[in-house]
Amino acid sequence: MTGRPRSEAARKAILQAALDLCARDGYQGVTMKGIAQAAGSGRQTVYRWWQTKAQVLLEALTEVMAERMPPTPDSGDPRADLVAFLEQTFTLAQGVSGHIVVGLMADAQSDPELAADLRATIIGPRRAALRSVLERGVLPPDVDLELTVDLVFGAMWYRLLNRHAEVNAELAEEIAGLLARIR
Amino acid sequence: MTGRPRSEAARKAILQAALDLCARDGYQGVTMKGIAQAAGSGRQTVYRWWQTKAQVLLEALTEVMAERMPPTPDSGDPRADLVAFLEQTFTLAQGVSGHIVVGLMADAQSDPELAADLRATIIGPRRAALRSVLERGVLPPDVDLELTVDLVFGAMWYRLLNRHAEVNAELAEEIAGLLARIR
Amino acid sequence: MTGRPRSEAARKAILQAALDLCARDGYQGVTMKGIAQAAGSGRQTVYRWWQTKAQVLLEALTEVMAERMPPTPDSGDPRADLVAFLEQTFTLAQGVSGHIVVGLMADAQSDPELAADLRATIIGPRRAALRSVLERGVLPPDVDLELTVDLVFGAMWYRLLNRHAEVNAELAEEIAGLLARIR
Amino acid sequence: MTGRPRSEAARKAILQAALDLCARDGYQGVTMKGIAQAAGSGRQTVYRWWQTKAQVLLEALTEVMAERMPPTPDSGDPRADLVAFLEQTFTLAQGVSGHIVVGLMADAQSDPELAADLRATIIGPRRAALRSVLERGVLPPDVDLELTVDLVFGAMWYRLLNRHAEVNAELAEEIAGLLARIR
DNA sequence: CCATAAACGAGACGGTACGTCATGTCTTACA
DNA sequence: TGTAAGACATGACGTACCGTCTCGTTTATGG
Repeated sequence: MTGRPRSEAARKAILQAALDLCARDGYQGVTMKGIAQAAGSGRQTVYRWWQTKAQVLLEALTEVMAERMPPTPDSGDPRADLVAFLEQTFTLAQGVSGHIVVGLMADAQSDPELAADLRATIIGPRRAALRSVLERGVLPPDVDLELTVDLVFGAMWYRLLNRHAEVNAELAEEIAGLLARIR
Repeated sequence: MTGRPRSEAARKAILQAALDLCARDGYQGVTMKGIAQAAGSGRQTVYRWWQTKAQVLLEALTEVMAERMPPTPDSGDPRADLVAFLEQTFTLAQGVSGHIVVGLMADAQSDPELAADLRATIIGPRRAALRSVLERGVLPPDVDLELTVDLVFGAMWYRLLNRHAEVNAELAEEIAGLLARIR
Repeated sequence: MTGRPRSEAARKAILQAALDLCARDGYQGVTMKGIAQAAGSGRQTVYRWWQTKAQVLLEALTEVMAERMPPTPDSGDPRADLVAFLEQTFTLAQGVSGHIVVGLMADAQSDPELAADLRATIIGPRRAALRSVLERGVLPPDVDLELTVDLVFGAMWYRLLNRHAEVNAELAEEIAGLLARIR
Repeated sequence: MTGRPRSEAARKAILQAALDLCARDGYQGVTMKGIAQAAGSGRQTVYRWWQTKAQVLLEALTEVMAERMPPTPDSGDPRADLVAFLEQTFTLAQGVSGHIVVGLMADAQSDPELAADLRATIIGPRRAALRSVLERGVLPPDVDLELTVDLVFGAMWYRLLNRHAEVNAELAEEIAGLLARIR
C-alpha cells in the first residue's frame, strides 16, 4: 500500500507560517504549536516532517536564501566583486533572515545535530562563496583565507548579535577598504 | 525599620549553582527552578534578586571575569601586548565562560534589557580594553579602530558560535600577524 | 474534525484519586497537584475539565450519591418512611461523603459558582426528597414544610460541622418522634 | 528581667485588621500576612500571640459577641423570650460575624484544636443560652432539649451556609410558632 | 540611670501549591 | 497512510502565602 502522499500545501503553509511568526514574535517566540495553528495544520503533521522548530526554520531559511542569493558575478574588479558580495549578504542579514539565523545559531549551541545542519546548509556554503570571491585577488597570495573569512563574517555576526552597529553597505565598503591595505 | 538583611551565603550559593548547572547541562539546560534547588534556596529568593536565569548568569559571569581578567600589562611591545591580551581573552572564552556568554547573547536577542546589560557589563568593557591595546601602535594611525575591534572579536564570536575552528593561542598569533601587515 | 476523545480512564482516575486523598488527608489537605499526581495524570488534564478541587470533589460526590441513594420506597407508613430516609441520609453523611460535603460547603462560602452548583446538584435534590417524604403525612397539613426541612437537615449539618453529637439512626428516630408530636 | 510588655495597641490593631479584612475579602481571603500588613504590625508579632488566622478571628469574634450579646431578659412570657433570643442571635449571624463563624467552622473541620476552642468559646455558650430560654417553658417537659437546640440552631447554620433563605426575625417567629405546637 | 530583655517593625529566608504554557505523543474521524 | 483536531503526561514558568529567621529599634523594669 502506498497511502496518502505528503501534502505539499501543508508543507508550504508550515514553512510560511514559521517565517511569519518569526517576523511577528521573534525567533524565541515561535513555538511548534503556534506554527501548526498558524498553518492551519495539525501538530503531528509538523512533527512528522521536522523534529524541532529550528529544523522548520532552517528549511524555510534555506528556501528564502536559494531565491535571494544568486552567485556573485565576476566583474573583473576583485574589490568591486567583494563589495557586491558583502552588500548582498549584509542586506539579507538585516531582515528577518538575520533574526532567524541568529536564533538558529543560538539553538545550535545546545543541539549538535542542528549545528551540523546549519554548517552544512548555510554557514559552509556562504564561507565557500566568500572564499571564492577573495580568491579573485583582493589579498596578497600568502594571506590565510580561512582566517580572513573568519574576520569578515565574524564582524557581521558580532554586529548582528550585539547590535552595537549596523550591518550595511557602509560596513561592506569599510571591510573591503581595510582588506585592500594588507600587504 | 530595616528588616532582615540579604543573605550573602544565599547569593553566592545561587551564583555558584548557576555556574555549576551551566557547566553540567549547558546554558539552555539551566532553569530558575534548577538553580534554586541546587543552591538549596527557595524559588522566591532567586526571583527576589534576579528576574531571569540570564541575569543570574550575567552576574555570575561578571564575578568570574573580575577575578580572571587582570588588565593587560604594557610590555613596550605593542604586538606582544596584543597577543597576550587575545590569549587571555580566548582562554577564558574556551571554558564555561564561553558557553555562558554565548547563551546570554542568544537570550539577549529576545530580551532588550538583557542586551543592554550585557553590552554595559561584558561586551563594552572588553571592546574598550582591546581598543586601548590596539592604540598602543599595532596599526597605522588612520585605521578605523572600531572596525578592527569588530573584526577581531567578531572572529572570536564566530568561532565560538559555529565551532568550525578553535579559539586559542594560535588564533591570537594569526590575528596579530595579519593586523601587522596592514599598511 | 474531532480530535482525540476525552479519556474516560483519566476522568475516573482523577475522581477516584480525589476521593482517596480526601479520605486520607481530609478535604483541606486535597490539592489539585496532589489529585493529578495520585491519578497519574497531568495537571493540565485536571484543569481542562474542572476549575477547582471543589468541582472535582463535587462531581465525585455526585457519582457516589447516585450509586448509594436509591429513592425511598413508599411502605404505606409515613413515619417509617421518614425514619428510613433519614437513616439512609445520615449513614452516608457519616462517612467520607460527609467530610466532602462539609468541605464543599465551606469553600462555597467564598465561591458563588460552587455554591450554586452545590445547591443544584446535592442540596436541592435532597431537600426535595425529604419534602416529598414529609408530604406523605407525618405532619399536620398546615405546617410549613420548608421550615421543617430546614430544621431536620439543619440538625444534621450542625452535628456534622460541630461534632458535638453523632448523626446516626438514633437521631433519625428522635427527629421522627419529635415531628410526630407536632399538632 | 521582664522585658517590654505586650503592646495592647498592636493587639487591638491586629484584631480590628482581621475583622476589616474579613469584611472586605471574606474569610478565605484573609491571610496572616495581610492581617499584619493591615494592622501595621510585623508578621512575627501576629504569630507570637496566635498560631493561625482562625485563632485571631476567633478572638476578634469573641470580643464582638461579648459586646453585642447581652443575656436575654426574662419577660415572664417564655415564647416572647425565645423569639427575642433568636432575633438577637439571628441578627448578629447575618452580619460579618456570620461569615466569620462559618469560616471558623469550615477551618475547624481540619483543625481539632480550633474545633475545641470554637465549641468552648462560641457554640457551647450559645447552646446553653438557648437551652436556658427553652427551659422557661415553651416545650412540654419531656421533650429532649438537646435535640431541640440542634434543630433550632441547625436551621440557622443550614441557612447561613447554604443561603437558600434568610436568617431573620421572620425565621425566629416561625420557629417559635412551630415549637409551640409540640404536644 | 543605665543594663537587661522581651516585644516590636520590617523583610529575607526555604518551602509548596497555585494556574498557565509549551513540549512531544497519542487517538480519533476524515480524505 | 496523511491529515486536522485536540486530549494526554510532563515539567518549567512566575506568583502568593506559609511559618521561621534575623536585623535594628523601642519600652518596660531592676541592679
